[in-house]
Amino acid sequence: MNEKNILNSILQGDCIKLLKEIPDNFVDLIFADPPYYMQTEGNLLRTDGTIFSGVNDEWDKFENFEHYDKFCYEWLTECRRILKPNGSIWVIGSFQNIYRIGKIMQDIGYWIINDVIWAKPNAVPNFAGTRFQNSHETLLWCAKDKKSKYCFNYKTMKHLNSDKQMKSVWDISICIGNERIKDENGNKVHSTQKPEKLLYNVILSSSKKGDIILDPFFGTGTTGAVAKLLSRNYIGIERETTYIKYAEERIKNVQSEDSYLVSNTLDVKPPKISTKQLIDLGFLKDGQLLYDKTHSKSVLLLNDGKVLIDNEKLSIHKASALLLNKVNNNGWDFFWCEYNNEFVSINSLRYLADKKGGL
Amino acid sequence: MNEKNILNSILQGDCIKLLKEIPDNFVDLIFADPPYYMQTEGNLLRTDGTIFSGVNDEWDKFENFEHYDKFCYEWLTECRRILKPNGSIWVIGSFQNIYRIGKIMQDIGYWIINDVIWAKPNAVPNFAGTRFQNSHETLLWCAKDKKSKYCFNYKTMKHLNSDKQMKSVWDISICIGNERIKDENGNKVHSTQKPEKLLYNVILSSSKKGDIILDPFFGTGTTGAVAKLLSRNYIGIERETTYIKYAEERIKNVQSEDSYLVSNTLDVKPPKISTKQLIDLGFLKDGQLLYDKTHSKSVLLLNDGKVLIDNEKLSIHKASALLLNKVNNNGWDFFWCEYNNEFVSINSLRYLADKKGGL
DNA sequence: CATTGATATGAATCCTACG
DNA sequence: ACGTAGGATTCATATCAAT
Repeated sequence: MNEKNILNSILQGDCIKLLKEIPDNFVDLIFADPPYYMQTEGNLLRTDGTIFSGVNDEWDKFENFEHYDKFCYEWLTECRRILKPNGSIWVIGSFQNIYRIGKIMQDIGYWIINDVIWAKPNAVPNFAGTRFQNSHETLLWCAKDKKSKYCFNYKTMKHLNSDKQMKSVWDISICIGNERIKDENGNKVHSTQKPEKLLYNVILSSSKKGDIILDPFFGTGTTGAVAKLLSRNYIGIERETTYIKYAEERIKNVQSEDSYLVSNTLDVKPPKISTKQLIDLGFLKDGQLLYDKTHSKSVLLLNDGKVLIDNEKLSIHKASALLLNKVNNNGWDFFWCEYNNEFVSINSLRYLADKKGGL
Repeated sequence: MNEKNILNSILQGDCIKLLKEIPDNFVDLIFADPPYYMQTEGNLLRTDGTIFSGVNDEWDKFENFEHYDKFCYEWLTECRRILKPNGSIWVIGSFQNIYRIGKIMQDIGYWIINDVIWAKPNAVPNFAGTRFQNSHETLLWCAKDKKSKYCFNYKTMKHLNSDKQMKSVWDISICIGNERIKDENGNKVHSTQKPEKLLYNVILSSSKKGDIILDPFFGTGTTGAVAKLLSRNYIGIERETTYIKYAEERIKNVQSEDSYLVSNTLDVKPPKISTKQLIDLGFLKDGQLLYDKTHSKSVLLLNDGKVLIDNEKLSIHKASALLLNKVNNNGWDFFWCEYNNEFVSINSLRYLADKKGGL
C-alpha cells in the first residue's frame, strides 16, 4: 500500500482486511462507528399505525455475541497497531454493544481517557411506554496505552463551552434536516448518519491541524467531511459502493476553514524561553520591577531570572503563587512589566523574542 | 437463614458468602453499587495545594481486571439466582468498571432494559485539564432474562417529568450538604455515598409498594432509607461495622410517606371489566349512545358490547381509532356517556362497577 | 410575509393474557 | 410454543400546506 496515496481517500472493501494493509504507527486519531448489533425483531409501530424505520441493514446482523466479540476484537486490535504511540481512538456505541466494546478495549491494552455521553434532545421516543426513552449514545475515548501522551486541546474545548471546562456529557441534536443525506427519492441514504457537530467535537478536541484521521466504518463520510473542514487528513474504509459515492460528493463540496480553532491556537504551547534568557536577550533587565496586572504589587527581578519577594528568592511561578496564597500558579500570565513604554505581560515578551528569532 | 427475619435488616459480612445464603427467587429488585476499582495512584492536588479526597479505601483495591471480573461474575451470578423471575437489577458504575460489568451481565443472561446516565451538574472538575470533566456515572438496568415481565411504572415517572416520558439521562446533584453523612469530626463517613434522589428514581420506577429490595453493597444505607420512605422492604449486605452503625441510625429516622406516588396509583391497571359486563351489570344499556368527550360524535352500543359505526360493528377501541383516523386507540378513555344524569367516561364506570363489587 | 397547524420521522433490543 | 384478540402506547424538529 502506498502510504501517501491513501491520504484523503476512501478504501473500498472489507474493514479488517484493509486495516491489515495499513502500516504500524501510522495515524494520529481513529473514529469508529461500528455496527451496534441491535437485535431488533419485527416491526415497530407508532401509535398512528405507521412503521418506524430503524436499522434493518445486513451489515448490522451477527449470529450471536461470540461472533460480534470476535469481529470487534479483530478490528480493534488492528486499529491499535495502526495508531501512533501518542494517538487516540474514539468508538461510538449504544447499550446493545458498548459494554462488549469497552471490555475488549481494556483487555487489548487501550486506556480509557473518558467515556463521553452524547445526549440527544430529540431522540426517538419509546412508543410503547415499556422503558425509559433511550436518549443517548456512548463514546469511548481511549489512548493506545496508559503511558501515552495523547493530544487533548483543553483550552480550545473550554473556550467552546463558555469558558467552562467541557464535560463528559454533550448535548447534540441527531442528524436531521438538510444535513441528512437523502437519495433521489428523498429516502435517507444511511440509516445511522452521525451529526457533524459530534465529529467536530471529537476531531477538534483530540487532534492537531494536519493530523491523519482514520475511520474504519466510513459510511457517508461525516468523519471525512469534518476532517477536511478542520484541515486534517482522513482515511476512510467502507464496503458499500453507494455510501462511498455520496461520501465523495459530499466531501468534495466542503470548504476548509482557517481559524484559530482549526489551528488550536489556544492550546499551542508558548515558546520555551526562560526569564533568564529574556534578560540575556534584552527584553527584561536585571533589577527591574515586575507587577501584577493591576499594578498593585511588585517584585524585584534578579540577574538569574528569579525574583525577590519578602527577602526570598523564588521562581516567577512560586512568587505569584505566594502573592495569590496558592501553592502553584503560572507566573508567566501573572506578572506584567514596562516594555517600550507599554505595560505588557512577561509572557507576551516570550512570543516577541521567539518572533524576532533572537534565540 | 430465616426468610422473614432478614427483611429490613442489614446482614454483616462478606458479600458473596451472604448472598449464597439467600433463597432462590426471593427479591423483586436489586440495587448494587459495587467497588469501581478506580486504579488511582498518588494524591490529586488542587491548585490551592489541598488534597482532593477521593476513593482510597481498601475495599476498592483489586490485583487486576481478572480478579475484579471474577468477583463481579460471582456476585452478579448470585444476584440473578436470588432475583424473582420478573424482578430486575440496577448496577451503578463508572468508566473504570462499568464496561466489564455490562459485558459480564450480558454473558450471564441478564437482559439490558436501559442504560441510564446519571449526569451530575456539580461533578468534581478535572483539576489538571487533561481530559473532559468526568461528569456522569452509568447505571445498568437489567431484567433477569429477555422474556421477563419486569416492573416499570411508566406513568409515575412520566408524571414526575412534567408529563413527558422520562429519558435515559437523569440530571441529579451529587450527595452533599445535610444529606451527606459526616462523623463527629465532620469527615464524610463513606467516600461514595449516593444521592437519595437517585435511589428515589430507581425504586419508584421499577418496584411496587411492599416489594423486597436487596442491596449487596449497602454502605451507609441510602437504598434502605429510600426503600423505607417509599414503603418497600430492604435487605442490606455490608462488611464494615462503621457503615452499618450510621445506616441503622439513619434508617430509623426515616418516616414512610403515604402518597399516590408510593402506591404507584398512576400505574395501577384499571379493573378488567368489559363493555359486555357493564351492560349485564346495568351500568350501560344496549342501544344507548356513546359520545366522544366533546359530545360531537356518537356511536350506538350493541348488546354484545360492541358499537355500530358507519354500519360496521367494531370494538370500542377500533371504533375510537376510526374516529381519530388512527389504527389503534384506547376506547375506554375516548367514549363518554350519560349515567345518572352525569356525563362520564365509560372507563369511570369500570371503577364504579369494581367498587360496588357487582362482579 | 408571518403565523399556525398538520404531517413526517429518527441506531429501538417497544404488549399481554388467554386458549 | 404459537396464534389471536384485547388493550395501551410518542417527543422534538423539519417540512409544507393553509390562513
